[in-house]
Amino acid sequence: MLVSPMANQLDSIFAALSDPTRRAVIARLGQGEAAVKTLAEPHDMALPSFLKHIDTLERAGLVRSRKDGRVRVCTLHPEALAVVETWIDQQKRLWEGRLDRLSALAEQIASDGKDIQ
Amino acid sequence: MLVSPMANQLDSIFAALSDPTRRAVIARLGQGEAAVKTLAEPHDMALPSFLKHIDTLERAGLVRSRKDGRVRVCTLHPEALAVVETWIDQQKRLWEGRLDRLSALAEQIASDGKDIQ
DNA sequence: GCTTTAGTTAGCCGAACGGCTATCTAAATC
DNA sequence: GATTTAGATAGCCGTTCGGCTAACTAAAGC
Repeated sequence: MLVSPMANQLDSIFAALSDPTRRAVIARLGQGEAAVKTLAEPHDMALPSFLKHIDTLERAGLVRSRKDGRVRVCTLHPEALAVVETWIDQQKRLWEGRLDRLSALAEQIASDGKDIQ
Repeated sequence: MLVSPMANQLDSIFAALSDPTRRAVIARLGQGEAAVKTLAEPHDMALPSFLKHIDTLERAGLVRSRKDGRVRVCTLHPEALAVVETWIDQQKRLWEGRLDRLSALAEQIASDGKDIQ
């Protein structure tokens, strides 16, 4: 069976965002691009460990990077966050649509009640 | 070092949302509460496996449940999704604030250029 | 050109994840 | 009261995750 590519994208984006180190990187990149070394400094962690986080963010499409000499410069790719927003908005529409139908039902019951009384 | 409780909440919420089965449960619960058995049916999976997903959703605060006889009825707790929205909004503010400062800088450079020429 | 620096690659380790079966409890039903 | 049903609990298993060290490459800097 084929899995929708959207599902995989949401999987990897949500998984990437579930780690505080990676969310901190995103917050930092929101203020402008930065080298891997610079990004790594606040995090008490060996560089190879930190690189795995950067790779996870890139694979999820949240971050992109280019090579500038021996320096890898990372930039935020905010469109990936928009994918999450879209999913949440869809859920809210489901939830709110349900509430609308519930209140319509309540009104109908109320007016039925009037008819009966 | 103490970790902010907020970070842990975001950790578990994002982790819970990174699985397609669990996102499907959330979408289903958006249309109204349901028993575990009902929720499990569309997912080709043994019940104990499915129960772990429900537990993950509950621990993240996305779902709540009550016991009705031998039936466990689950409801969506959408406030937890709002926590995610808030985080994304904060990131957007960072990103957009940066863009504002960039364009202000660009304007300043442009007018400096005029003065020089 | 030697040294430092930034990053990469490989591989190890323990914990957590996501599935399973087997078994048990307790409510509902006949 | 015997049987079915909904869920809970325990424990197994392979994979992924998040950390590490060691060793390598290649660009910069002196």
